[in-house]
Amino acid sequence: MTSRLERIAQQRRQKLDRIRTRGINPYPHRYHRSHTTQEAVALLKQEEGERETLTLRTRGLRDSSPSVTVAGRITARRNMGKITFMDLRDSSGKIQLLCGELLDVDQNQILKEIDIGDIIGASGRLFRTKTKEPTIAVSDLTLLAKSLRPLPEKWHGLSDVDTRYRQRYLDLIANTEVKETFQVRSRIITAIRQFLNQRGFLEVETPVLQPSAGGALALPFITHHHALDQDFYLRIATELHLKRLIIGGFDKVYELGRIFRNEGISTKHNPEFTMLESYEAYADYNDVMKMLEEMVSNISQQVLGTDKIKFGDNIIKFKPPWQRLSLRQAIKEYSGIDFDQFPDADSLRAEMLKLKMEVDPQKDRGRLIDELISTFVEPNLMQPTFLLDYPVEMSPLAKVKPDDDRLVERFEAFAGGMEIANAFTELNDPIEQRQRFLQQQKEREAEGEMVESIDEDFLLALEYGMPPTGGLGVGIDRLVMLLTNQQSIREVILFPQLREKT
RNA sequence: GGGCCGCUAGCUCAAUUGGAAGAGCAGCUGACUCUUAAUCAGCAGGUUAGAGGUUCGAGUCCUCUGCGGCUCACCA
Repeated sequence: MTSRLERIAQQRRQKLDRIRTRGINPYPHRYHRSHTTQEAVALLKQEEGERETLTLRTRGLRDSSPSVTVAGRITARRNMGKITFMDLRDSSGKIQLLCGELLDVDQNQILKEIDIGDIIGASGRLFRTKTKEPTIAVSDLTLLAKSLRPLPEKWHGLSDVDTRYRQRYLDLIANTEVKETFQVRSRIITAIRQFLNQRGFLEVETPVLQPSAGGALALPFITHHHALDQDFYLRIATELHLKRLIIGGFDKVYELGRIFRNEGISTKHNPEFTMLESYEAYADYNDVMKMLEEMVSNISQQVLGTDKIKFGDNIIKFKPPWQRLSLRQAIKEYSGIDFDQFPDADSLRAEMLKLKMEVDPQKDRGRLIDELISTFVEPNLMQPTFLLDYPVEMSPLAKVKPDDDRLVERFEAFAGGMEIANAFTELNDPIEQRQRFLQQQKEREAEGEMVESIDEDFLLALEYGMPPTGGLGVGIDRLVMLLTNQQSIREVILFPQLREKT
């Protein structure tokens, strides 16, 4: 495109040609390294420790210094006349290379053609320079892959968010803290698996392509299967299939998987995101609460070494027990509205209008209450908090409370001002479940929204009998945001959704 | 989808009221045997996101388009 970039690419292609002319393959098939850079530095320290006990402290290269072979990307180069220092980085860390008199004529020629960004392999003895930098005195140098494009700036890194997300590999090369975030993400997911496996949960995989998108109320993505000539939805939840497995006799199951919702994109929403759902037979939402607070606290402890974490300007303490607050109390406390006194949508809406809220007249009572939560309550829930006992009309898959059929046994967990989990004592009465689905359909029809067909296959399964069950859904991306102190979901998803650049 | 803000060299950023588009890094040439944001000397590098308009003159003002960020709406 622009001549500057073209010129650099052209210069590097010329270097490629010169390398090939000398009969050297700039993209060889394999290279065997003996150590990662981290292991090499550790080896040097170990060897120095032993040496110190034998003799007086000596530095610099000696015949007894251990030899290593490492490989990685060159991230810096400093020419000093007859010697050249380079920084070589691999996924474990970095080490300095010293190239000088130990290289033969051919390898000195290769050294001249090496740019920042190239992938190389290097062997030699470990030593420390007089500034004590762990260094390999390179005796053998191999080009493993020539880079044809310049890397982002070494000091400021890459900061343009558009480029960071579209070319995440550059972000990972230039910004080490980004790499760390995704390493922590991986450790969190491993820790979740360990926690659940230890408790006897079975990890399962259920379909992403579904004939009807159930288990949540969200706009699905639609795709088409050609051989079957049938439309399918990408799942918006794993709930209904996991319950089928509870019916099938797996008493504890979970799935960690990608969920797709065709809705707005924001700092807290990506169209595809990762959700943990778990179901435990013979448990209720109280058992699930205990498990969740323990799980998050354990994970934080295991991954970060503490259950007190910094999130923005706040310190969040995950140590159980978390605050438990009834939804009614919470809304009353933060907005002043007691929704029990407004049993229908109209009266509640009128009350909300008094608070100068802009209220959509289409919304039913459940959605109005939801709006009260997100406007007044959610932003205030910095410390981990369970909101308990939601109105039945906003929870068609949850079982009503034994003493109050207007409420269900459901909780949502909040931390850092975000919803991170949703759980309930699962409704297992097939007849009531059918009525709830029908009721929901009626309401959606009245609101003029798209009405999904009822998942008859799920109702059929329920009719065979599902044990009383506690179910849980956790937004993994938001949990990772909390534990990595990130304010945008795009910082914890490697390739967040962006509009295609034309 | 609405509102606000942004887009200048490969990267990070300047450019006074509308008055000659600049620096650092990266690159190229040269010097240098312990540097590490190496240093020193020199060179080169631009469709100012795109299109149109106002003006003697536009990176700067106006309109439209594209992409991004924040935010609102949407969101069990």
